[in-house]
Amino acid sequence: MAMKALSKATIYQVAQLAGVSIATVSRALRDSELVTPETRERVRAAAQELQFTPSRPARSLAEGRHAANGIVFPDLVGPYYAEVVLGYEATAAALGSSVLILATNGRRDPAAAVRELAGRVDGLTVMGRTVDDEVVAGIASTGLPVVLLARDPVDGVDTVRAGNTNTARALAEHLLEHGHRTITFLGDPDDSPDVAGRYAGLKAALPSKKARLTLVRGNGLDLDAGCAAAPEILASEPDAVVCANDEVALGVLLAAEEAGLRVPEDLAVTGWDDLLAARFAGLTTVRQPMRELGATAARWLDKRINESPSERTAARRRILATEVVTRRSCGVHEEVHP
Amino acid sequence: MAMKALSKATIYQVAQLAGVSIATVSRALRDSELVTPETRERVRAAAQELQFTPSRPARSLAEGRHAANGIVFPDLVGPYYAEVVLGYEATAAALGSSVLILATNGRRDPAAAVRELAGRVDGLTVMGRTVDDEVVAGIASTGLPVVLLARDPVDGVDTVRAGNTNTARALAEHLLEHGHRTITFLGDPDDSPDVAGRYAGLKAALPSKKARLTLVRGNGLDLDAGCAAAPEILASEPDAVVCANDEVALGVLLAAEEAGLRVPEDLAVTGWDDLLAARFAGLTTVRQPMRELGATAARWLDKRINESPSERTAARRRILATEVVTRRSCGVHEEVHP
DNA sequence: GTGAAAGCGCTAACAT
DNA sequence: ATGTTAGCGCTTTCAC
Repeated sequence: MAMKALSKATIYQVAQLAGVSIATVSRALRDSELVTPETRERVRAAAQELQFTPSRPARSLAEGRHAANGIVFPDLVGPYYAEVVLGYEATAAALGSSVLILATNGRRDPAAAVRELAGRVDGLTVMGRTVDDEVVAGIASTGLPVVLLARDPVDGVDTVRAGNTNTARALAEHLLEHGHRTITFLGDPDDSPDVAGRYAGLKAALPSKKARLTLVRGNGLDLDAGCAAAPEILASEPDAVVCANDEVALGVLLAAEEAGLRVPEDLAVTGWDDLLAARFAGLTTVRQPMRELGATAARWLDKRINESPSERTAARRRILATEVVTRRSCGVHEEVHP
Repeated sequence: MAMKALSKATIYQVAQLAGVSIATVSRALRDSELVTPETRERVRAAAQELQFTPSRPARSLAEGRHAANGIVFPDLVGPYYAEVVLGYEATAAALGSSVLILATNGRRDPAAAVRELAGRVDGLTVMGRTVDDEVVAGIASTGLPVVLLARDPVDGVDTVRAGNTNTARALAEHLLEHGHRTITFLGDPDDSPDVAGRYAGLKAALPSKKARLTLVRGNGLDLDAGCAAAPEILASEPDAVVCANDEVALGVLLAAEEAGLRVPEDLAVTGWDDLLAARFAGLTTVRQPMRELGATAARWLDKRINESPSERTAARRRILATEVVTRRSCGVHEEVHP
């Protein structure tokens, strides 16, 4: 007496079992007003018994919408992206959307992957340097709502990002106050719009008369990249090294220690992101609202998806505030941020 | 001369433009052998011009598959889940699947959310304590391939997890060697199968004659939970506190410092996960292959999705190896793990 | 090699 | 309040 796996019940089977038409089943299950409580109950029972769940593709095809949206990021490695995605998922969920994720790193054809994703969703959030402006513009011109996250704006498309320039300036000033004059920036501005913004801000805040700024691009934004870049950095004998993010800064910290350098006495180091590890490493860094970045993108996207063509507003831009978090690594202080 | 947004080209429009039938378009675009190179080219051109992308729902409906799979986790907070999800996405992508993610925390009805997700995918990975065995069994009985991750097995369903018991034992022995006898475990075994396993392993390895083990459940697995639980922990005046994960251990570290206790001299602390922060906090912990957990789940799921009913094999179980990473926080050593 | 037509499982008019 | 029916856009026999 084998128990057959009830592969897929369809609306027809439910209708038959409940003794009604498929239209009624559809209504009953979606709490339409147009069904008597009794029939509704009968249908529910039948659906229950058959373990019926409406086919999503069929529904989407009929309704013309996916009830899902997507987020594309260059890479999920490291706490930064994870936090953003988390904020995104939570908000999207609250708004009734499923979320599809796509990491483009290691893809042979990122643009194609993004386009394929675009076909599965009602709206798309694009993070950082995943695809070119043209690809973004192409997708947006399809009519698909798009929100850009931590990325340079594209005409007519909403953009949310975290502040880089001003906070980089604040960081630079802080470093100058500490007496640091020979400063190295570690990070490749071509890697991401954020890195570019941080470098630009730093550069603008350090007039060449007051300080000397060297750029070391390094090879990536993770711990190993930081370690690996250390020799090149140390060669220029800087007072301070400003790193594009925390992970790379942490790598520098490790390498400096290895090299017998004391931080901050011999070398000041700063990061960006305020990861958990930064706190324990005593790393001066910049805090950015990662969850809120994701959440904002999800909210904006939802708004776009549900706005009628007539009420369509102009593209929005927002820069979320970031702040310097002062700890040991940038120089000796009286009080330190916990 | 307004430029109209080419909202949605359908296969019919492409067919018309190319002067062929929709069947031919379908074939041409999917590289069927049954089309002359010329027609294929003509169709491609038309598709290109119209920016045509096949509707995913329509395709899925016709093909009876989604070309996507899903992963459900309790919460994306903290580096642990993020790493697992990353490993999962990368592998799924390499295997040609899109991935849908779902975080059940904060959902009013996790089971419903999971079922809804199940309707969107060809296979599902369920992590930790997101839904009951019954829900899992229910979904699996539908015929939908399911893989369990970091969770107790369910009959007939594949399971991958990281080792807890043996490594907890090793950790216990290490603590005993350090002379610690009064030990507190911080973490709620009811929170997750992993925590339960870690506590059980520890308990088994600490015979009551040799040591005294106290359980403090605390309230969650993050930094704040660790800080908050500190008073209760310190009340029992333990030599060592074994924490369910790194974040909570880091919280204890902070609180201990606040209370004027030296680690490890006055109190030994250990964590679990080997987060980046653990390294910088000098925290003794357990390393687990998070990426590989996700990757394995994705691979297994793919295999299940593509296996024919005839070749269906028995449910697989695998426990990936974990290892103790010795650092400062568990007691004074000659050499420390970097 | 290509076309016609039958679904795939649902929603939403339109009828009753 | 419920049933009938026409799509939604694609894949895939089955003819030609």
